[in-house]
Amino acid sequence: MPELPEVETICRGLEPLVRGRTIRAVVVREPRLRWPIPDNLAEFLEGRTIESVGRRGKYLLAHLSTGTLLIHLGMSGRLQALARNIAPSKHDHVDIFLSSGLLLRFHDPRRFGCLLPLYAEDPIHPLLARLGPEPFDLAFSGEYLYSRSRSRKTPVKAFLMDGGIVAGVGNIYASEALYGAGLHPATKAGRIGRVRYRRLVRAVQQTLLRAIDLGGSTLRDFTGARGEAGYFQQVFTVYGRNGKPCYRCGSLIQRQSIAQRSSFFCPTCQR
DNA sequence: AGTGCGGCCTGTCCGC
DNA sequence: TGCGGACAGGCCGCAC
Repeated sequence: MPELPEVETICRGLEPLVRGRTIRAVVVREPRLRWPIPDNLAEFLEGRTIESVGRRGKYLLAHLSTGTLLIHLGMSGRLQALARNIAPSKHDHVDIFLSSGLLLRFHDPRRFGCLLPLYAEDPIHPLLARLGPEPFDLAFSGEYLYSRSRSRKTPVKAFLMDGGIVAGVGNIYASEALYGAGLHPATKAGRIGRVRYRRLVRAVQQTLLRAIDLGGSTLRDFTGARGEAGYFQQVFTVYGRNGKPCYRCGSLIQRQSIAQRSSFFCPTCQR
């Protein structure tokens, strides 16, 4: 599933392809996404120029002069950049045709993704308004996590995955970062001190940065043969490694459901 | 206010 | 071989 590093990679790959291009036409074949695509999406986009592409958490943001197109890939969403208009296949829900001839195609079998118009004159969209700081923002600090977590009984993994605390840390990277910080995912957030939160912030940033670097090399050619972006294979240290030895100590990685999410951790290295 | 859980969706994998 | 069921996941919104 596209996690923050994938979205960042897509953002970087997309930017040079679409910056300064005008949207010529939009075709919506299936509006029933996580949030339905409003009827006026085409009207909102057509004739507008894409000024830049950004990211907020896992939200991809295409900035126009009159507003912003917000895209979330959910868990099965992909964006294709096609040089020519080939026949759409199953789950190809939206086509965006650019003045350059490029076609951006949104594909999402599970339809957990979304495409929403954000009008410049509207107040900040609720989906973005509630988001906490970016993982690479200075505001995301050990002190910040410490102060936000006081009296919180929720497991630190759920705390870390709360978009209102920090934006864009999903199930996979929460497991990975907690391993990096030597923190047991079930530890109550309110019982973790400043030192360990400082360590966690570093681990989150390190884990994400490494994945972004890796993604940059894996997906360097956004418009390659298949012109597809959305996933890249990433080597994980604990995620999905249930029953396999910890790379650090050899103990067997355990899988446990924490806050209704499968979590992977090393019982020896994480306390 | 904080916490837990249901709902949205389909592809894949498992056991029978 | 076919079929049902569990599972995966982000994120909202509801109920306690």
